[in-house]
Amino acid sequence: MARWVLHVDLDQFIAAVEVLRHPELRGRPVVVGGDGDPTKRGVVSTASYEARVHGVHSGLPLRTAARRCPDAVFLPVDREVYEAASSQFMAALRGFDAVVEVLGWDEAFLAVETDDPETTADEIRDRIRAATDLESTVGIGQNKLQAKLATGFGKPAGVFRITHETWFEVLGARPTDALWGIGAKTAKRLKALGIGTVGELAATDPSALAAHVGPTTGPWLVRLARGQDHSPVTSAPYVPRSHGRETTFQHDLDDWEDVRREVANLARKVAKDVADDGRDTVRVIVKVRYAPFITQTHGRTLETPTTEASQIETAALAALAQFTERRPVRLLGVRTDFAR
DNA sequence: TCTGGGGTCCTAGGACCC
DNA sequence: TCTGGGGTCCTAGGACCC
Repeated sequence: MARWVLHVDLDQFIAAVEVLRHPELRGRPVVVGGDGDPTKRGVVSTASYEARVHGVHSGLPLRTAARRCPDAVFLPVDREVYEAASSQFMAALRGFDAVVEVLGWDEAFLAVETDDPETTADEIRDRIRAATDLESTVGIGQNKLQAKLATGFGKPAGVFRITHETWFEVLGARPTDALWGIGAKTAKRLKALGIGTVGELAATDPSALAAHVGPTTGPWLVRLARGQDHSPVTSAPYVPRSHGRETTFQHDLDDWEDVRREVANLARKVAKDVADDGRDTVRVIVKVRYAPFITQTHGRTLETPTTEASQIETAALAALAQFTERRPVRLLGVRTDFAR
């Protein structure tokens, strides 16, 4: 029997969960994001397919979404409900004889031994539907990269397979940002080097590219473009490297006293997350986003690692003291790193 | 298009040491 | 005196993903 990697992804997850709680919304454009008020600062978490037709997608500012699709129903993000749905989904996946690697609320990899992965994929989709009432798509590959990209071609509610054999036929002519890990910035950089497609990137000399984008990134990009990925599917429990909290204010903060107070608030919230985690933090980093959208960070390494809220708060305020600009503040964040 | 919040990983540059 | 070269650690910033 052959080894296959299956990537399972719930279709329009957050919007679909909202439709389950509000059946009257089925078939309508639904947009979930922020606190549900499209006149406020915030972005779209997930849009239903009916809203996507109007150009509404994840990451789009809510105000823009409202302009593009005035008839859409706007709903606030409700983490707890999505987490509950996600747990049901993962439980259904763990019912299979496979290693399951969780990738997010609505995604997972499964490593399976079979000569008929499409049949396994259909069984997975059936069991997810039975357990959650949600539709899903399954990508099949010989590694995680192939499986992950295959999902995009199977959506919605389908199954698609990509192998070493078919990799270039499916992806060779696509722009480089079709790959998992290449975004708009890297695609533009590559374009400036005369590399526009996955096929062209695959034919590039890794060490030549390293000279432009760094010793690790260069060869990695070429491996991506060739559909190569040796990373294992692992069920090892997720161990966070950091915890953080950040807030974008509805109205920019002008008074630095308010800034100090908000940073202290965020630090106490993060400290609670650290205490719940039970591992010592070694460094506290403060992020300030000034209007219009200029972001800076400064950190403070702790003399002794701690889970103590008062020490984390003191370190956050010390990090904040390193900021000298006094322009209006749009966002504040506090993050703590664990020892590596 | 006035651009969230939770993360991860990589790179560049400076400090410091031998 | 006006200046090497290699290695490592730390910090800030950037890119990406869900």
